[in-house]
Amino acid sequence: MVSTGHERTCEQCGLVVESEQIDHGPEWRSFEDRDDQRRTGAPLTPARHDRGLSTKIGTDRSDANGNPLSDRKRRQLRRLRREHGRALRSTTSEQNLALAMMEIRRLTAALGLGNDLRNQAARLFRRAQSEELLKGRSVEAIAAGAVYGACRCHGRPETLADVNQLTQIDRSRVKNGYQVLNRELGLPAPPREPDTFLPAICSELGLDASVERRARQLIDTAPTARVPHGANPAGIAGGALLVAISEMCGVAEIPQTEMSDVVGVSANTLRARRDEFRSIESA
DNA sequence: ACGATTATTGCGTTCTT
DNA sequence: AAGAAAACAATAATCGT
Repeated sequence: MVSTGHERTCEQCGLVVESEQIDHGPEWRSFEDRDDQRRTGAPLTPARHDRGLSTKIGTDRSDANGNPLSDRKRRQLRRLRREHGRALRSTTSEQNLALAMMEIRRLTAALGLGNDLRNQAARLFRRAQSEELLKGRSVEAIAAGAVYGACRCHGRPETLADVNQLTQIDRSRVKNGYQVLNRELGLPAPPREPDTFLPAICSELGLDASVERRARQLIDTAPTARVPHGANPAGIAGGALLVAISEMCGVAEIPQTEMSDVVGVSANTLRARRDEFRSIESA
């Protein structure tokens, strides 16, 4: 089951340790001012390089009491602002972190992922950085790998291609980014199950829900012995769909080439998987 | 579209150094 | 123990039907 947004995760590794719903919203507090019901300030977020806590020096021309500032004082504040900004991003690693957080926020937003996924991806990156996994690799690759890794840890359907499409870098870099995280950090990413690919494929091809249901049934009941060890789970889903389509009357056939495009495996592989399902059925 | 054959790729194992 | 290499399995490419 894909959980969407109420997990408690280990700050260090992003491992989901608990899945109960927690209200992070503000408590009721204010008696008179109905518009201000917060009990605290902005929440901490791992998805910004400064965790959302950085102090900003404002540009008002008056002090806290509304008295106008002298020229001398204003010049001093300008200097402070500049130095403060430099101090915040002074080191390379902090610059990298700021870059990565922007990238992670961009990617997760484009994928329509929630804050929990985004924050977990951010934590993964921070951990990668503290373990010096960035050496010799690009920030972009690790950031993308972290986003993909967060998806995988939650059993989400996003593919490597989905993430990669949003980046400028080579597919192999993104893949490597993910693999490094997975290997070095021991991500609790479960293997992909074939049926997790069904919804995306079916909606892309405009297939009826009944076809999807039948395909799921085929996958669930099929003894795994027949399918080769290590077979691409997406291909298994595609093969099951081909069988489901062919045996249901009134459903338009889908050309294998089209199915191949959508699933991301060759028509060859599709046929292999389909035939395995057929041989299981007739056995 | 299918089946068969060949090429490629990725990966865990085994052999070296 | 790190790295090279031979070996294997899945998939893609290609051809003929």
